[in-house]
Amino acid sequence: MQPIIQLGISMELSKNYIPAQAESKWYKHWLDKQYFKSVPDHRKAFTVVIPPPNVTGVLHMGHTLNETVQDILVRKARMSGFNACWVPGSDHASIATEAKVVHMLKEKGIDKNTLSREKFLEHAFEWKEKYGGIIYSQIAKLGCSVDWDRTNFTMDDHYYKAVIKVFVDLYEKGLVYRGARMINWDPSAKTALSDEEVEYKEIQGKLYHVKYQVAGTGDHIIIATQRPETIMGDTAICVNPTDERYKHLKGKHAIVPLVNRKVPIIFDEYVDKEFGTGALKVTPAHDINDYNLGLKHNLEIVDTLNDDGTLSEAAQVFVGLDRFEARKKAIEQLAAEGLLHKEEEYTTRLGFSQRTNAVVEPRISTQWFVKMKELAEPALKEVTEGRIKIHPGDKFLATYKYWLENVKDWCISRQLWWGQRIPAWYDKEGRFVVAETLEEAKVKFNQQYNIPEVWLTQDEDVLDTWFSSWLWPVEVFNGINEPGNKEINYYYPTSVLVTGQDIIFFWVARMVMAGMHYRNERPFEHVYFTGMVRDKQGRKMSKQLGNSPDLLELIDKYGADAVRFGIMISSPAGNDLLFDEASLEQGRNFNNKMWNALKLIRMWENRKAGPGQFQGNAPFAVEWFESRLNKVRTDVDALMAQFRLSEALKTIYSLVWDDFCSWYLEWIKPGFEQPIDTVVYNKTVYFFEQLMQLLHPYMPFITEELYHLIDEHQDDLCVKQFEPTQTADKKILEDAELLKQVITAIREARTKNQLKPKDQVVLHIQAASPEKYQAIESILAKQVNAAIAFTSEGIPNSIVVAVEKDKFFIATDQALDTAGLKDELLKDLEYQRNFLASVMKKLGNERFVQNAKAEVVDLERKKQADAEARIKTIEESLANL
RNA sequence: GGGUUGUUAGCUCAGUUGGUUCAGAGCAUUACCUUGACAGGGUAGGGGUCACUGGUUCGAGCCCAGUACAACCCA
Repeated sequence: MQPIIQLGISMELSKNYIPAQAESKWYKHWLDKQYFKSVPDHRKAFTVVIPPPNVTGVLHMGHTLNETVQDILVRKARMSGFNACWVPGSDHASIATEAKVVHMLKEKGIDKNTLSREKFLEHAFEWKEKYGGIIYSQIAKLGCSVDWDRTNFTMDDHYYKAVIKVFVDLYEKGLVYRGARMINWDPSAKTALSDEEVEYKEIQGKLYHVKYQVAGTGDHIIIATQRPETIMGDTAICVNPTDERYKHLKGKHAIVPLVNRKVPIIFDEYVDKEFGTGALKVTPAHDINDYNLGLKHNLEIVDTLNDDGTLSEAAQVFVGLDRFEARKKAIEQLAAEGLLHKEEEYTTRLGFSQRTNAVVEPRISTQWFVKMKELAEPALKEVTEGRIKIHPGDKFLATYKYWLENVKDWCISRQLWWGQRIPAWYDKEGRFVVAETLEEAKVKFNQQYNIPEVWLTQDEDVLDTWFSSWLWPVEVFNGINEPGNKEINYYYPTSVLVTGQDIIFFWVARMVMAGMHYRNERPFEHVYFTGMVRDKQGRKMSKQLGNSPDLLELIDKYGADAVRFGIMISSPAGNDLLFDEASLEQGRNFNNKMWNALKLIRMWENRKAGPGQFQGNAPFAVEWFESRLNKVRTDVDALMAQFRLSEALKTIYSLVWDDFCSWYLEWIKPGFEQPIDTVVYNKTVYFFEQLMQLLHPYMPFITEELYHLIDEHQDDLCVKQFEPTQTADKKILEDAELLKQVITAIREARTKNQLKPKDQVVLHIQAASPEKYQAIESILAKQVNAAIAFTSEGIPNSIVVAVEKDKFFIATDQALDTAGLKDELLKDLEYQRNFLASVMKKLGNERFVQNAKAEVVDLERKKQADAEARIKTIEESLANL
């Protein structure tokens, strides 16, 4: 049976803190009170836009870290006089979502190709409702103080309109263009990808050496290739003009195997003589470098692949086979014809689609692009000139700079349905105009081509998701559609963006571009990059590995506060963190510690007496803790201002557990069934409330719960404003440190001499200024279970403890291990002498005394004095034994 | 190949302009404690040549150079 502590009239407090009930209760209360709702007012805005999780799944630990960091910053700002506004939302994740929806339909026996675009989009929106809902409920469970009325989705009507507007605008400015380029093709999703959506992995492949006949001779030339299935697309052979081996082939032609195409042998510096055989087959349709060679030498382009990665009619052979199947067949046939000279192992890097993991195919295709150079310049300046500050430090500055300085045009069209449909309108001859609506398109077409009545069809493709999310900080406040509106003017630029370092190019850099272009102002003042969350083995958490724990299960098991605590305590700014449930356990234990402190304090409620009924040295304890609290509050403010959230949390944790629970509460704790002074009680309640407030941004639920349990409150911690910090009294902080030191030293001596905690002893204090100890006499007596006496000379046959210049004699009836005590003292003596020697060496060094700062030298002098005094004390103690 | 960042206790990590007895925290571990808030706890311990080699300095975990190993980003 769990012991239940009875309090007051009707309150019972369970043995341990139970998070679930408190969490749902308080989140609902905060919502009912509309604490998270923000409307522009006279206060300064603190704005944060959530990095929209995409609607394909659920929150993983990376999101959890991210959302927690944002909530901490937002709550802290809300409690510090700011009008805090945190905008939630999600993005439509074009490729990933479409793939999921297609898959889902397939399972229902529906083929996407049999559906109309409209019908498919209905299914996609259904999907969005379901999964978007899951994500939002997780954000709520975590306690995030987002303004739900501001929830945005990148496919919302206003957002859709804004994206289209921007596309048209950039087209008219010449910053968006359409053209045939070599792009990255995802044969699984059957769409183009941007460069950033391709992930390169090193894999073990093979290099095939293939013989090509030289036309009109019995000679042949050997070409090394990784991709024999592209041979049918070869339109030239290329060698280096300085390569002696091939000089004689000038003006000759080669015969492409399998298809017997006659192609020229060309000469270009591009070819690396050392690689393979020094001869290169040129396949302009399927390799970016070959493509460039093709342009230069005016080569024919033979595209031998279909959009799904199978071989096309143009390949002549293996038509309809998948590219990897075709590779096998090609090798077999080349071998059969005696054209396969040899195979060798070869390590190469292959591009994979970030979304479907399919091997990406370089392909020439007509797509839409954004010209990046012009947009990149202001985005770069904003960061290099320090208007946007990146945290932590400059760790990611170099990465950001490099990308922007070497930026390439951005392929934004995707051959999908789920997304904003490109507002380009074509006539039957392929002529087109770009306009927001069909009506406008018709007008434009007439103006441009002088054709009054024309049948126009809209581009089939949609835009890259990032082409919508780069507008996020602007359009969540309707800043594209209504550039001068009150909200955008009030909330923009946002205060801080918190995101993962992995989307620095995809998103962060592009948001700066869009922000600069459309608002002529940075989209955020600070960017805080969190690290990646990895599992215990250091692997990145991913759906594929299945190594990301389920957030809701974790919250069920430990409580949301503990999850927040656990992920923050192990999360130094910007560094990766290895996720381990042990840190959540630490968070849960912390909850419990605070819960029990509450129980203790509440137990005293009915024992109040006074004022003036002090138990011993309670005033000292109260004064000390007041100073300690102020000191930590100052430190925490400084740490948080530097985004050192993990350290700030550690500082608060230690304040609560060590200073408040382990020291302060013990110091003021009245004896068994003794009263507590009203003033001390009230102060203690006040301290507890202050601690809860300080911790609230990190652990909102338990702090709110305890704030209301410690005392009756009409207000809520969630919106309670921080009081200004007072300066701490240094003197009392030092005195308390000395007291702690003395207590620990005496306890240590007790343990070493096997004195049981229950055995009371007499402690004789021999101090230079005894009044210092008189002020804390009862605390000391209680903490080391001793009766205190003051003495001016040594007490024989006692255990001697020396702290700084003071000596403490523990008198007891127990037999003492004098030999052991002597050993200890001798050891200490030796250490002190060595220490003194090193200090003296420093002070004896003229250059030190001259060059070092005066404070540092003074400090060394103090060390010398302390060490000398201590040596003297130890020597006296030894003599006393 | 180019770039960035790491290497500190058994494990995961702090260590803020180089200067206290500075070598720290959590977890793990050892001994003792069935003390009236808390065993998810208390008290007291043990545990590290701060990767290696040089350099700068009166003084280096911290600054510089090189080496080894690891991770990430870009080609």
